[in-house]
Amino acid sequence: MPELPEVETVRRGLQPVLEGARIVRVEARRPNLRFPLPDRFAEQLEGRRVASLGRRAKYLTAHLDAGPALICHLGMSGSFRIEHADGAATPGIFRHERSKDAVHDHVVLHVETAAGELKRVVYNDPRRFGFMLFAEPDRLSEHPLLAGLGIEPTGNALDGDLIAGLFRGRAAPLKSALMDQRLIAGLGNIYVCEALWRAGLSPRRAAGSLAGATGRSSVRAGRLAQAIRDVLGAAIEAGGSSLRDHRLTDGTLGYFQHSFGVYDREGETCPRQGCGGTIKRIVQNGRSTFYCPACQR
DNA sequence: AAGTGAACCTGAAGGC
DNA sequence: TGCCTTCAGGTTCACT
Repeated sequence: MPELPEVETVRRGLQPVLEGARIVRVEARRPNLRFPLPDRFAEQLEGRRVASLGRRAKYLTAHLDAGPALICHLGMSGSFRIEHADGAATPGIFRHERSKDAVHDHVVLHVETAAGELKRVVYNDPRRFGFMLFAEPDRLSEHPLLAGLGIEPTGNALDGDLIAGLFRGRAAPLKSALMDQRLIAGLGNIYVCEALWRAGLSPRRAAGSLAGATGRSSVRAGRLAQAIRDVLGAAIEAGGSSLRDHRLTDGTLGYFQHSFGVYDREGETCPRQGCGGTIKRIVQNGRSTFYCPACQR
């Protein structure tokens, strides 16, 4: 499921329920996701209050009032949903009512919200590529999983100069460089394809070709920076992209998939005004790339 | 260093 | 209906 916009969408859904809430009870319904759950996972969470919920790239983070901080990743298929403790149906929920999905409800947090309501925060991850780990709360950014991450692509810091600098001298294709979490952290297969389409840049072009010959950022790098920020902003606004697993925490669907220009649109006519090209699918680094050879150069 | 391919795991979709 | 293959939003590791 989840690239940065989906994770941010999930964070925003969990925040009003979890921040200030007390974790009453924790069910770990299997001992591992991608990694084994930490020793005494439930015991270390029970009784604690959630101080704040954050996000770094595609990672969710939670600070507690005491004890370890929590780092969570949704992998390819992880999702959170919020249920009322009395079992009342939450609007928008339907697929998780099927029993085979309940099998994949791997972690359940029973919480009492700041307003005193009892709720369940349920983590579901069929493929189990996601995980939950503890980290030193005072040194969260130094955790091995977070320490090597590149810049957040949502803020003002991402501009043409920065991209030109990061990509200078790199022979790898633009697609690969944008997928490299050590350079820019949070983009994945969908939003890389979409950003490149919006910027009119070929995924096959050498990343280093964006740096201007004089050392200043090129016009292309500036276009790419703007495209990345635009597409992420619009996707967050739309609640992310729901292809198969992604849901908002109330069970409803994100709808940014309807705004895709090229992703999963092989063979369709390029939607760019006046282009008329045909969208092509190629494979780069073992992942599908969708782009328009006519307008992406 | 940079690129490729496989591995992790399950489910959905399509072909026959 | 079933069996088979392919593919999927991520990350990491082993290998050229």
